[in-house]
Amino acid sequence: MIQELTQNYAHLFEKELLNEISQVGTYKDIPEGHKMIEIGEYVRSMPLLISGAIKILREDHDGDELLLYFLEKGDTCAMTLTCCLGQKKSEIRAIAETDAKLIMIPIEKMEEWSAKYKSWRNFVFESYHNRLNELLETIDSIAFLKMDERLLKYLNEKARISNDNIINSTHQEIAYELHTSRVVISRLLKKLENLGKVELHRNHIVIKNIN
Amino acid sequence: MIQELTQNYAHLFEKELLNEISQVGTYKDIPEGHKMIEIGEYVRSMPLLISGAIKILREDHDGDELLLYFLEKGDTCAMTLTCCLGQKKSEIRAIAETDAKLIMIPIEKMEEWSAKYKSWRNFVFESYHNRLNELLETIDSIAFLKMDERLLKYLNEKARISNDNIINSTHQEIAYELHTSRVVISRLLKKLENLGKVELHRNHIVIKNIN
DNA sequence: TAGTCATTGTAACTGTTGTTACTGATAACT
DNA sequence: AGTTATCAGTAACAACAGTTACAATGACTA
Repeated sequence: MIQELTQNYAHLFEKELLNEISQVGTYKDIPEGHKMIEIGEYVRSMPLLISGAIKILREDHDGDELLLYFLEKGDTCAMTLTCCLGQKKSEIRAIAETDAKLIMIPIEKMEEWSAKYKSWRNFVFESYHNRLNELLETIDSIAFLKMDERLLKYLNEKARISNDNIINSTHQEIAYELHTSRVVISRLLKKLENLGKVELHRNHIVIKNIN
Repeated sequence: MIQELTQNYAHLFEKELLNEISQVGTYKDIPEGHKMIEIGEYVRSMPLLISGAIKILREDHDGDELLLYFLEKGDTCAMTLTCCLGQKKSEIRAIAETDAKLIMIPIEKMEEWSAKYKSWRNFVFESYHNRLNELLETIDSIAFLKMDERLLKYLNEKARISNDNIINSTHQEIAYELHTSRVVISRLLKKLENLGKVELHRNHIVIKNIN
C-alpha cells in the first residue's frame, strides 16, 4: 500500500501523515459497477482514490438518476467527509465507473488529523472546493446547454475517464445518466454521426473528434 | 459587535474563539442590492452572516444569470472559504438580497483557527456540507422540475427569506433569476393566479397558499 | 394634462424535448 | 436453424419552453 500512497499522495502529505495513513488505512480493490455508497446510508470511512474512476449520481422522486460528476485519482468524496463528521445520511449514490483501487481511512482519524496536519486540512478544503466546482459545472450543463451539447460533453468526459475513444454503453444507459429518454439519445447520436463526430455500433460508440 | 456575535454564534464557538473574532473581525452593514462578490475576483476576507440574506448567482456564457441559493443568518460563503485559502478566483456572484449585517474575518485567521479550534473546523465543514446540499437542491430543481414548479418553489423561498408573503419583483427580474424569459414567467404566473395560488399586481406578487 | 416609460397580458409561432408505437438488426440461447 | 431478447432507427405526435410582436395598463414627469 505504501507504494501506491507515495506515488499518488506524496506531494500532498508530509511523511508522518503518510506513515499514519499506511498504518490505519485499508487497501481495497473495487470492481467496475460496484455500488460503493447508497442514498440514505451512513458512511463509516473515507476513501482516497488511487486509480480508476467513481461516478456520483443523484436520484429523482421517481427513482431515476442523473450523473453529477466523476471522481478520479487523487480525489476523495466530499459528501463522505461531512457524512463522517456529522453522522449524516448520504445524499448521493457512488458507483465504480471502472475498476478502482482505494485506501479507506477510518472516520476517527479525520478530526485528529485535521487538528494535527496542515496538509490534511488543505487536502480536505481543496477536495471540498473541487467538488463544489464540479457541481457548478454540472449546473452549467443542465441549465445552460441543450441536450445535444450535454451529450457531446458527456461522451468526451467518458472517453477521457476511461482513456479510450470507444464508449461501451447502450443508448438506454446514456439516456439514464443524462436523465432523458432512449429515443432522444438515439436521435441526437444519429445527428452527431451525420456530423462526423461519432461512429455508432451496437453496444459501443466510437468518438471521432475528441475536443 | 460582541452582542451580535454571541446572539448568533455563541452556540457554535467556544468563548476564546468568540473573543478572537470580536478582536479581529470588522462589522459591516450591507444595503439591499449591493454586489458583494463578483465572478473572477479574488476574495480577501470571509463573511459571517448576522442578519439578512445574500443571493448567490451563476453566470452563463452570454452573461445571463441563474440563482443558485440564498445564504441566511449563521451561514457563511463556502466559495469564499477556499478562495481565501487557495487564492482562487470566485466562480460565483454574491448580491445582498435584503439589507444585511455581517462580520468580516481576515483570511490569515482561517488557517490559524482551523488548527486551534475544533469548533471552527466543525463550522467550516458544516458550512461546506450545507452549501453542497444547497447545490444539490438547485440541481434537483433544474433537472427534475418543470418551470411552473420551479417558479412556485422560487416564490415560496423568496417569501420565506424576506418573511413576507408579498414579493416585490417584476416578472422580468424573476425570469432573470430562473434563467428564462419574461413571457414564460408572465404566462405561468397567470396560470398560478387562476389556480388561486398567487395574486398578481404591478411590481409585486402576493403569495396566497404558502407551503 | 399630455407624454413617456416600464410593466404586464396575450396571441401566434418555432424549436426542442419527451412519448408512443412499430420495425429491423444483431446477439444469445436452445 | 429457429426462437427469443436486447438494441437501435424512425415516424408521428404532444407538451413545454423560448421568441416575436403588439396592445393595454399604470406610474411618473415635464
